[in-house]
Amino acid sequence: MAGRTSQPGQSVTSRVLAILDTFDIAHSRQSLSEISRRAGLPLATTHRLVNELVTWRGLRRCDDGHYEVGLRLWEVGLLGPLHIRLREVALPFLQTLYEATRENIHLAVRDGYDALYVEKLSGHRSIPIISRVGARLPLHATGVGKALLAHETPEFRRDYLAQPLTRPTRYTIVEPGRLLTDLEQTVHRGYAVTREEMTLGSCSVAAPVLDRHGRPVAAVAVVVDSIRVEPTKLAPPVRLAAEGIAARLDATASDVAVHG
Amino acid sequence: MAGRTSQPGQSVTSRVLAILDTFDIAHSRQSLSEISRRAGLPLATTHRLVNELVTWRGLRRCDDGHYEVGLRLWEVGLLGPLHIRLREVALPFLQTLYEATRENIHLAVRDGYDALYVEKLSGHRSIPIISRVGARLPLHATGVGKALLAHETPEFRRDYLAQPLTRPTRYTIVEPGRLLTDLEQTVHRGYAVTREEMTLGSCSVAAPVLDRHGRPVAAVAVVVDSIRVEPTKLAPPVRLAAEGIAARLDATASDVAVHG
DNA sequence: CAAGTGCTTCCAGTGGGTGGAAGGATGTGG
DNA sequence: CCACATCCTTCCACCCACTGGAAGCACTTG
Repeated sequence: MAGRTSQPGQSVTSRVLAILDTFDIAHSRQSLSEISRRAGLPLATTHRLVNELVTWRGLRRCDDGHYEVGLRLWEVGLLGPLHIRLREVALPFLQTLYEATRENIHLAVRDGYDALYVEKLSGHRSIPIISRVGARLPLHATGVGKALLAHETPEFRRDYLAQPLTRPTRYTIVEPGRLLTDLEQTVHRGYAVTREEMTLGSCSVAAPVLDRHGRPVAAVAVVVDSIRVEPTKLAPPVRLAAEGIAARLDATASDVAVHG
Repeated sequence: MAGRTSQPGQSVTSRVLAILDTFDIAHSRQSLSEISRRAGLPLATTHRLVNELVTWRGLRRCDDGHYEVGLRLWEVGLLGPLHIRLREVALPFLQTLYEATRENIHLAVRDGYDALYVEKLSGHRSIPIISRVGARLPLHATGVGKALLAHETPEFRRDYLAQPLTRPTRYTIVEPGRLLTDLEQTVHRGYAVTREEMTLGSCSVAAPVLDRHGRPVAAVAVVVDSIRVEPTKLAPPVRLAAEGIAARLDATASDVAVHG
C-alpha cells in the first residue's frame, strides 16, 4: 500500500479482511484498540478502515463504543450457496425430523478437516448443546463428522487420520484403527453413532446426504441425552431426512459442492 | 486510490465493498465481467480485488468460472447480534409455535423502512411463500411489519406514512388513515393481521416482541393459506411466542438494539 | 478462420494510503 | 483537584501499492 507503511507488501484489501478476521464467537464485540491489536494494524489505520466498514454497515458501532458485525455483512453472507441452496432445501426435512424427535437437529457440511454447522434446530425439550450455526467441530468426534468422513475417498480418510486427532472427551475415538472400523460400520449400517465423544452426556445419530455419485454433500444428525439414546429408533427418521434432502438436491439439478 | 484512477476520491475499501454489493438474491452467481459492470469498476481492477476476496474465501469461484459468496463471508455474517443474540434466543419459542401450527413461522426486525427477516421456519405442510431469511419486505404490507410499525413512535409512523407506499396486491392498505386505524387496532388487540396484503392467497397473524420500555425489538408471525385463516385461534400461540422471546431477551440483559 | 466474448497478465506513472504524533475524552484513584 | 492511564480522533508530508489501458490467451460461434 501507499504511504509510510510498516509492513510493505500488504494490500489494503488484506488489511480490511484482517479486521473482519478478528471477529469470532469469543470476540463478537470488540473495542477499536482490541481490533487494532488482534489485526496487527496501527490504531490510526484500523480507525480509518473500521469507519469505512461502519459506513457500509458491515460493522456496527454500539452505544458503548464497541464494534460488532453489522447487518450488511449478515445479509451478504446469507447469499452463499450453503444458505440459499442447501439450507432452504433441507429445512422442511429437518422440521419433520424435529417433529418426530423434538431433539436437537444438526445439518453440517465438511470444510477442510472440520464439520461446519449449517443449521441447528432446537426446542425447549432438547438438551442444551455447544454447537451453533457457523461453528466448526472436528470430524472424528461428531456424528455429522463421522457420517461425512465415512463417505469420503480413502485418500482423504488416510490424510485425515495421519494428523493428530483432538480428544474432547475420554470417549473420543482417536486410534486410527478403531476409527476406521467405526467408519466402515457407519457405511455398512447407513448411519453414524457417537456416544459422548464430543461432549459428556450427549450422543448422536447421523446420516450422510449423498449426491448421485455417492459423494457426501452434507450430513444430518439428532443429538440426544446419553441416557435416552436408542440408535435403532432414531436412525430411521434421520436416514429418511438425509435421503429426502439428497433427492430434493438432486432434483434441483446444480451441485451444492461448497467445500474443497 | 493510488494509480491512474478513473474515479478519483474513491477508496480501495469502497471498491471492495462495491463488489460485495453486486451480490443480491437475483445475482447470487455472477461472472467477472458481470461483477465489473455492476460495480462500475474496470475489469482489471475487479479481477484483482475479486481474486483477493477468493483467496480469503469471502467469494468462491465455481467450476464454470462464476463467482458466488464464500464460506468466510457467511461465517463472519453469523457473528452479528441478529444471529447470535436474537435468533439463538428466539428459536425454541419459534419451534414451539411451529409445532402448534405447522405453518410458516417468521421472525423479523425493523431496519429503516423495511421488515428484515431474521428467521423463517417451514415444514412440508406449510404453504410456499416468497419470504426468506435476509429478505426485506415493506412494513405496511406484512404481518411482522405492521406489528413493528404499530409500536414505533408516532414520529416514526408519521414519517413512514408520509412516503409513497408500495402496493404489492389490491388488498394492500396504502391509505394513511385506514393504515393508522389498523395499527391502532393492532396495539389494542395485541397482534396484527394481514389478509392477502403482500401475496394473494396468504394471510398472517403477527405479534411484537417488546423490550422493557415497550419498544419493538422484533416481531413473530404465522403465515397461512387465506382459506384456513382464523386469527382468533392463531393469535394466542403467536403472542405466547413473542412474549416468551421478550422475557428471555430481557433476562439476557443486554439490549438487542440492532436497527436505527 | 475471422469475429466475438470473457479472462488474465503486464507495468509505468501517480494519488490515495499510511501511521507517528498531538490532542481530546473519559475514567480512576489518591 | 490533579496526576496518570486508557482509549479514541484528527492531522498531514511522504511515498509505494494501486490503477487500468493494452496486449495476449482461451474458448465459442457463424
